[in-house]
Amino acid sequence: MVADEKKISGPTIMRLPIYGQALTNLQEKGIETVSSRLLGEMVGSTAAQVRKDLSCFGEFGKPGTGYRAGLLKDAIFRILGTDHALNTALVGVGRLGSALLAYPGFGNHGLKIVAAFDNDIIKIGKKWEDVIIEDISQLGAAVERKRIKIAILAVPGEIAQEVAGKVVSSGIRAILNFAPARISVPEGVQLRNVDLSSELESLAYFLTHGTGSGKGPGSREP
Amino acid sequence: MVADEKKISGPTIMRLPIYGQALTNLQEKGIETVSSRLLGEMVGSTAAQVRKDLSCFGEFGKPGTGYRAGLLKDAIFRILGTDHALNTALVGVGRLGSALLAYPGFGNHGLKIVAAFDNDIIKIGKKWEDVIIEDISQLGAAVERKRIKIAILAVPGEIAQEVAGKVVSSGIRAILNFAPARISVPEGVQLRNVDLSSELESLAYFLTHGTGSGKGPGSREP
DNA sequence: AAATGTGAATTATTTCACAGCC
DNA sequence: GGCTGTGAAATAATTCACATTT
Repeated sequence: MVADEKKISGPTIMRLPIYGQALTNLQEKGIETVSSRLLGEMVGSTAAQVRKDLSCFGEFGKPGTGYRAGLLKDAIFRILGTDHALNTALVGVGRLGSALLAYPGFGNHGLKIVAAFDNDIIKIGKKWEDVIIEDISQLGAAVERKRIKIAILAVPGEIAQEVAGKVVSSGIRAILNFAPARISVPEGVQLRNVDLSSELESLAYFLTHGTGSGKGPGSREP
Repeated sequence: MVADEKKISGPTIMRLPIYGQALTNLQEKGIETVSSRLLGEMVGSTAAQVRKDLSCFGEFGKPGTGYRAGLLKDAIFRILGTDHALNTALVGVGRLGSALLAYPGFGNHGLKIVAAFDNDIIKIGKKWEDVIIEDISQLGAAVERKRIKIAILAVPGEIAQEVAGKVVSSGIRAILNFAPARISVPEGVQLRNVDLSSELESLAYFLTHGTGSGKGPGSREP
C-alpha cells in the first residue's frame, strides 16, 4: 500500500523470489549483511545485476557495508505480495498434483494451498496433507469462502482448457499451469505455464550444442 | 551433424519445444500446413516472432501457403537433438520424482527416463513405471552402461548440492534441477533450475500489480 | 578501503515494414 | 490475396564505470 516501488522489469521480478530464497538462507545462518557480489554468487548472477535489480525499490544497501539481509528480504516479499496471505487452490490431484501439495516452499510466506479439487470420485473426500479433496463443482463456492486468489493446474493436458475455463469462471485471476498443454485465458487473468517437457528439451539443445546455457533460470557466473 | 543451423538465440531455443508441441498437435489433427499467424496464436506469441524464430534454420515455409507442419516439426526436434535417443536418469524418487517418472511428455521423442536412483533402502529394488530404482552408488555404472546423458534432480534441497556433485562425477553433463535450492556445477555442465516456488511467487506479483505477465512462458497476444 | 546506486554504453530481443514469392 | 523471409527500427536488458557514501 505504501507508495515506494518504481517500475520493475519482468526479468527482475522473476529473480526476486530467488534473492528472497538466498536471503532467507543467509538469515538462517545468522548473517545480517551481504554484498551484491556474494548475493550474486549465491544465485548465479553478477554483482552489477543484483545492484540494478535491487535499486528498483528503496535503499536497503549501505555503501561500504552491503545490504541488510533481513530488511531486504522483507521488502522483497512485500513487493511480491507474499507478505500477506495469498490462498491457493490445487486443481487436479494426480501424481504431479499430490507432489505439489507436499512440495516444500509452497507453504512458505503468504502462499498456501488451502483447497484441492479433482473429478475422481475415489479421491474426493480424502485428506491429503491437511487438505480435503473436493469435487471440482465446489470450486466456485470455495474460492469465495476461502478467499482463494491463485489456482495451480495439474490436470491432464486434454482437459486443461476446459478446467481453466471453470477456474476463470470461479473468479480466480492467476493460474500456474503444469498441464502439458497450452491454455488460453481472457485478458486480465495472469497465466504462467510451467512446461516440464520444454525445459528438458531445451536443455537437450544446450547439451549437444556447446555451451551457452540460454537464459532461463540457472547458469554460472561470467 | 549436417551443417545448416545458423546461430539461434537463447529465447528462441526456449520456444522451440513449444512450437514442436503445437506442430505435433496439428499433425495429429491431420493438418499439414500452418501459417505463422496461427502458430503464434497457438503458443501465445506473435506471427512476427514465429517467423523470426523459424527463419534461423532452413526454409520450411512457402510464401502464400505457410509452413509444412511435418517437416518443420522434424527439423525442430533435430535441432534440439531429441530426434535421436537421449537417455535420462531420475535422481530422487520422492513424491515429485515419482510424478516426473510418470509425466506424459517426458517419454516423447528421444528423451526417456531409463534409470532412477534414491538413497532410501525401502525404495531400492522396487519398480516404478518400468524402471527399477537403484542405489545412488550405482549411478556411475549405469551412466556408462545405459549411455545416460541428462540427470533430473528431484531430491530434498539440503542434499541437492551433494547429489549434484555425484551426478557430475558420474560423467553427466546436463542437469535439470527441481530441488528447491540453488546448486553450482563446474563450467561445461549445463544446468537448468526449475524453481516451482519462484514461479508461484512471481505470479503473485503480477496478480497484485496490474497486468504485464512478465516474460516467462505464458502470456496473451498483443 | 570497500561497496552502493546510477547514468551511459553495450548488447540482446522484439517489432515493424516491405520486397518477393506462391 | 495471402504469406514468408529479412533488413531496419524500436525496445528491452545487461554490463560498465565511476561519483558518492560509510
